[in-house]
Amino acid sequence: MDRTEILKALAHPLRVEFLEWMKEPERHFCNQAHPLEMGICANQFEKRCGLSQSTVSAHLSTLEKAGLLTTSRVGQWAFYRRDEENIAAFLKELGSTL
Amino acid sequence: MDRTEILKALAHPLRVEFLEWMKEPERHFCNQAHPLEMGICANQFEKRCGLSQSTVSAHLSTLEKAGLLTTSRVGQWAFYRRDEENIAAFLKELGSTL
DNA sequence: TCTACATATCGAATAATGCCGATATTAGAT
DNA sequence: ATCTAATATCGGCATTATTCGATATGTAGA
Repeated sequence: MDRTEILKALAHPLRVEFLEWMKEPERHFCNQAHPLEMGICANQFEKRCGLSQSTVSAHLSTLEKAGLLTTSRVGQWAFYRRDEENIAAFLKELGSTL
Repeated sequence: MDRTEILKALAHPLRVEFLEWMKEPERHFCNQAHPLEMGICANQFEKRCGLSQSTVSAHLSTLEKAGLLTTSRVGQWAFYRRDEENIAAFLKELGSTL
């Protein structure tokens, strides 16, 4: 929604990677215990990037607050999905204003 | 050239504004002493945003290092231009990877 | 050459980010 | 109720970003 907040969220390469990984879940998260249709489980990002749990949680939170991801809690897990609508809207807006 | 560097450059709202202003020079820099075809003189940004000369110079430098602007010095002045090729290439790449 | 002007760079202060380990929160299982 | 597991939040520290004034550099004109 807020262009500046989105651009700040994208200013960290790891967060951009998260979004890229999520474009091809079957490729990058094939070892997930839960079905990929539920979204990507937070712990998957930890395993994949090697940073601490709290750091990864903060990055995911940044992406969510920017509107690029949505969260849904199922049991003790947090599943994240790309918000394709907002992503597309942002790209469109950036393309026209930049 | 480097996507991360460009995204970092765009993470500051003022720098995005600089790029936007430069899309319509006749609208935002109509009081420039030099012809707009030469580019936008560095001091124009100062006047328009109210920040100090050194700060504005640093912002312009950031945009230039990221490849979003080009500089040309004419006499004692520095003229900046949008690098439309790089901007378009970045937008295209971002659209396909994001 | 000396002076004035435009811009870049330096040094320092403050704010914001990124990272971690530790703790809190919440859910599921025993 | 207790224990375990997953995630979020907190406190602290290191790094980076932002801003300024002061200084350096480089150009133009008297």
